[in-house]
Parts: sequence; C-alpha cells; structure tokens
Amino acid sequence: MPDERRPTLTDVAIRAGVSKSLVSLVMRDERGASPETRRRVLEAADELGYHPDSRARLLRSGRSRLLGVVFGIQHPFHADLVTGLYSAARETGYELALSAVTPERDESEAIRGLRQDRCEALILLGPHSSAAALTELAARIPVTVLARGLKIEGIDVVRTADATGTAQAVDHVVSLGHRRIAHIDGGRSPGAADRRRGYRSAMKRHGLEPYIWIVPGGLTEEVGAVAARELLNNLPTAVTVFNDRCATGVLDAFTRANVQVPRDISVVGYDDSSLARLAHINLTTIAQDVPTMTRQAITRLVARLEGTAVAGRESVIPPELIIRGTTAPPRT
Amino acid sequence: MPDERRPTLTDVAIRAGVSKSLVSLVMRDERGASPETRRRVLEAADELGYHPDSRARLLRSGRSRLLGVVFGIQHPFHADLVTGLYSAARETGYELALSAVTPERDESEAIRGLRQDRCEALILLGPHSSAAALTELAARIPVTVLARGLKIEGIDVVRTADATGTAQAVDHVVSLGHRRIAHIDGGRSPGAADRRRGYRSAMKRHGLEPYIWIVPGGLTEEVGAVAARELLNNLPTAVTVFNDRCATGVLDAFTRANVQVPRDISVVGYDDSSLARLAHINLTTIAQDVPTMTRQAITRLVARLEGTAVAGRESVIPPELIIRGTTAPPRT
DNA sequence: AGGACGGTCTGGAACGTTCCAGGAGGAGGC
DNA sequence: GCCTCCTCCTGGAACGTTCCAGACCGTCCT
Repeated sequence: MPDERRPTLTDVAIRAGVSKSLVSLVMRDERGASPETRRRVLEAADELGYHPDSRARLLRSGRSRLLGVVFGIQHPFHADLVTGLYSAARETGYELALSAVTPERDESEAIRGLRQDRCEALILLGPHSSAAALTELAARIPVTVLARGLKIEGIDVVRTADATGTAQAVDHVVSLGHRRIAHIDGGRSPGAADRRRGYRSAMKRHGLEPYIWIVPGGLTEEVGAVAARELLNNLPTAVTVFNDRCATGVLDAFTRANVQVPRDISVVGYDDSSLARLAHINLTTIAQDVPTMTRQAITRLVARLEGTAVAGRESVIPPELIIRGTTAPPRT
Repeated sequence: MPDERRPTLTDVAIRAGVSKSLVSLVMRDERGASPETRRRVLEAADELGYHPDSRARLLRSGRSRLLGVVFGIQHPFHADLVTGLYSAARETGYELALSAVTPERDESEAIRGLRQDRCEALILLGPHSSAAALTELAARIPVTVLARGLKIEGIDVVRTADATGTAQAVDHVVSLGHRRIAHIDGGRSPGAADRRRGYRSAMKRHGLEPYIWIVPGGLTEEVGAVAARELLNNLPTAVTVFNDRCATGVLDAFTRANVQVPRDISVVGYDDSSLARLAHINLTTIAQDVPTMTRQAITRLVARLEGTAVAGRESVIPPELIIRGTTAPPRT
C-alpha cells in the first residue's frame, strides 16, 4: 500500500503560513484565531486532506474522550441500546468504543480490551460479572450499568422500573375485563424478579390474588413454548410474559395448539423489541424507554468525568405500554 | 476519580535500575536482555502495576495493529460473523475495533470513526456503500468485504458460494421426491441474485424447468409472510427461501392458513441463524461457513498488511445443507 | 503620552513510547 | 597482543499532538 505519509499539523501550518500551535487551535475550534486566518487554515487542511491523529492528541492531552461500551452481540435488546448510546453520545463530544461479548469472548476480556484503549469510563449492558469484580473495576474507572439492577458501591445504574412495567400490563388486561391472568417469568435473568413482583402486586391491588399463577419461563422462544403448553391444561384468559422473545414462543405454541390470540387468550410481551413490531406478530408489549435510558447513561457518565455533581446512584425510567394486536376483551 | 498517574516505562526503569530502552525491549519480548535483567524488569513492572500505553506505543511505531470492523447492529447474521472475527483475530496479534451501523448512524460515519482510530485495515460486513465510495476507500486503506459479492478493483471479497447453496437446497428436496419447487427471493439484497440463479440452474439441471416459480420476497419476516400468501393460491410441494428470517415469516403464514409443514409443504431457509435452530422452528437451512469465512478474511488482511502475497481477490466458501424438521417427502 | 489590556500569534517543552547509533566488556581467532 | 565480533545495555531523537509562557500590536483609559 503506497499510502503516502498522512499530513500532519506541521504540513498544514507550512501550507497556511502559520505556526502549528495556531493550526492546533483552529482544529480544536478554540478561540484565539482571527476569522481570516481560521479560514485560511481550514482551507489548507482541507486541501491536504488533513485529519488529526487521535493517538497523538490523546497522548498529549492525557484524555481520550472515549466511552467504552460492553454489550452482548447476540442480544437484540442490546442492539437497541447501542443504537441509542451512539445517538446520545453524538452531542457530547465523546466517542464510543464498542467491545462485544460473544460465546467465545467473555466479559472480562471485553473490559480488558477497552481499558487498554484508554477509555475514560465504561458502560456495561446487562453485565454478568460478579459483584466483586465490578466493585474492583469501579474503583479504577467510572462505571455505569445499564439494564440491570444492582446495588454496588460506586456504580451508577440506569434501568427500567420493571415492576411498574408488568403492573401496567396487568392493568391493561384488567381494564379489558380479564381476571384470570397468568405470568410467565424470566427465572434468574436480569429484571425477572422485579417483573414478577410487579405482576404479583398488581394482581393483589385488583383483588385478583386467587388468580395469581406464575409459570417458570426464561429468555428464549423455546422456554416460552414450553411454558405455554403448561398453560393449555387450564387456559387463563390473559398472560403477561417476561420478554418478547419468550412471548413469541408462547404465541407459536398457542397457534400450533389451535388456540387463537387474542380471541381465546390475550398475550402481553416485554421490551418492544423489533420482533414485537412485526406485522404478523404484532405483540402488545411494554416498551423500555431506550432513548431516555441511554441519554441518562451518557450524561451521567460525562458529568462524572467533568466533575459535575450527579444526583443519586440509580436512575429508574418508567416504561410504557404499547397496545397492539394480541390483547382484546375476553370471550364472554 | 483520584486515579494516581499511571506508571510509565521510566518509572519501571528507575525501579529496576536500568534504562527505559531496556524496559521497552523486555516489554516487547525482544531479544537483547539477559534472563536475569529481564526477570528484574518484569518484577518491577509487576510491582508497579505497569501496563503499556497503547496510544504512545502506536504513535511512535506508526502501527496500530488494529483491524476495523463495520457491521449492522440489527443484523443477526453479522453478530455471528463478528463472533467469528474475534476468534480469528485472537491468534494474529491484531485487535478488532468495532463500529456499528445503526438506523441513525450510517456506514460512512462508521467508517470515518474507524479511520480516525488509525485502523490499518477495514472489514466491511455486507456494506451498502456505493461502488465509487468503496473504490475511493480502498485506495487509502486495505479493505475486505464479507458476505457481499462485488467486483471492485483493490477490494478483497470473502463470500459464500450462494448459487451452490440454493442448488443444494433444491437437490435436497428433489432427492426427497419433490418436483413443484418454488423460490422466494431476496430482491436486491446482498446475495439474492446468486441464490436466485442457483435455484434456477438447479431446477434446469433436474429437468424441472417448467416448474420454476420465483416469488418476490426480501429480508424480513413480513415480506416472507406476504410471499407465502401468494403461494397459497397454487401451493407447490416445496419452497426454498432467501433467508431464515424470511422463512420464519413463511412458516408463520402457513401455520395461520392451516397448511402444515412439512406434511403439506417443505421449506428450506438460508443462513442457519440462531432462529433456524430454535426447537419450535427447527428449520432445514443452508449454513454459511462462518468460521472459515472469518478466518479467511482476517488472514487475507493480515497477509496484505505484512506484505505477504495473497492469492486472488475473491474467496468463495462452499455452504452446507443442514437438514432439520421442515423438509420431508411430498404427500403422495 | 504612558500604561494596561485583549486579541493574535509563535516557539518550544512536554506526553510515553520505539528506534537507532553506539559503548562497554568479554570471548575467540590470528 | 591486537582485532573482531558478539551480547547486553544506554542515551537521545523521533512520532504528532497540546499546553504554556510570552511576543507583538493595536485600542482604550486616564
């Protein structure tokens, strides 16, 4: 690759007939250069195709303006979060550095990579690391955890009010006239406990305690289908499900068993993943407020880095009910 | 964050009582230091918790040993590819830098980010950029395109033999006894043209030219469902579908129309995505050989960077038929 | 008229590394 | 004994930035 040497500050400076310090100023959009010179410098830079070398810049300034993001590449909801994070970071002057967790690359490796790149702070999406590991990490670098509720000294958490979410789901089907409402839970997955709790207390609030029925479920379509088959023995009129993937499995099992949704049973998912929005699934679901969550995560971290005060350790975002086609009044 | 200044080469040098050049040697595992000194240096580094500063290192050496990867974060198959790339890169001494394409962050922005990080080469997964943009890019930096066949001067391509893939699908159902075999295509998506061609020529080879029936489809479940409804008017006994997502939509539409798979019709997908592997979908499909593809992409790029000769511009990997539960002999 | 000041601009010293030229000291060949 | 050649080590110059101190030059105030 006969790639000629990249142009540097000095090249631009010579071409524009000024010192490199001045060019540096202009490139950083600092004040201290007359409009006229500024124009000349930018012109010269443009002609040479100059692009600042971030490494040298970072080396000198001691800052990287880099936020590390650890996410699960197989996880659809993480994709939504990363999308939101990019948008949120755009306005702050910080860049995102992605590091994926894959079946063959664990979280600690992903974190190590980011630290070597001199990220100034870390955002972890639904991390699996032990509390001990996280505590140690947080002692060395600011950390924000997204989409997983945990209480650890020194770690910021931004999460959805999961209990409220399932409560909204229950309220919705109750308002349609349902009473026999089951819940397929998420086992030990992040958020599952809260969602279960929200279901239980909403049922009590509506005086439906006798109808409480919690079926073990999980993260995936497969366990959803299994759980649905368990419901078939004594079909409730509505069911709230841990997440959309699981709900898809539920829908599939019902279809195969010739149970029609929403005629025979109403189904509510959770996440508002792209899955739920598909026309042929068209799932009523609880949307996590991704834009708000990601914006909060970024502004929180930036505030910490710049030394601005940050209120509290935890930020809990209310979710929103999205009504689509899988809920309807019960058959009379 | 009262993070004390990181220790530097000089700190280690002082502690070990040697020059910083010597420490540098030892850290890079070069020869030129006696075993005894080497030990002392490593010990000192360890005590101080020294970690080399990659920025400074790269600045000086002019190399980053960084391979940029541009991928679509919403794209399940890209997730598989990224997983493979990480594994393939592990042994080479190069690191991966990820840059995602999201609905709000286009390919050119993703590429710009990577170039600013001084990646030495780029891997693009199913890029959408124009041929002109890619040509210009390839003139500045080595580029390998994965999972999209295109012929552009100076760009390496690693892709699946897509025509062979659909041919395998057709061969499979023909061997089961099918003759009326339709194809739901992928429109203008990457690989769609080849897959369509493979279907067509395989049908001819089996003397089934009169039965050729190509229905317009696309990437998603929704278009799959639409295409399936078109088939219902004159149901063939088997159908090969552009990809797994689309095939899932097809399956769903059939289930709703009370057409049983594989009893009434056999369905073959493409990609062997995690979707296909789900128990309740259990889709017969064509697997792209991700480990081989990603290994090739990495070794190719590394070879170019190191100046080793690379054979040809294109590397075409044969796919593999995965037989699951959606294909069976036609009803007699 | 004599400062003081604010806006422009410059030169040079960092930042933490790698690379290069070379020095000290011992071993081996003649 | 001298030259040569290793091996092990050192000092200092890069790399492309940013940061700091200060120079220059008008303007404005007193």
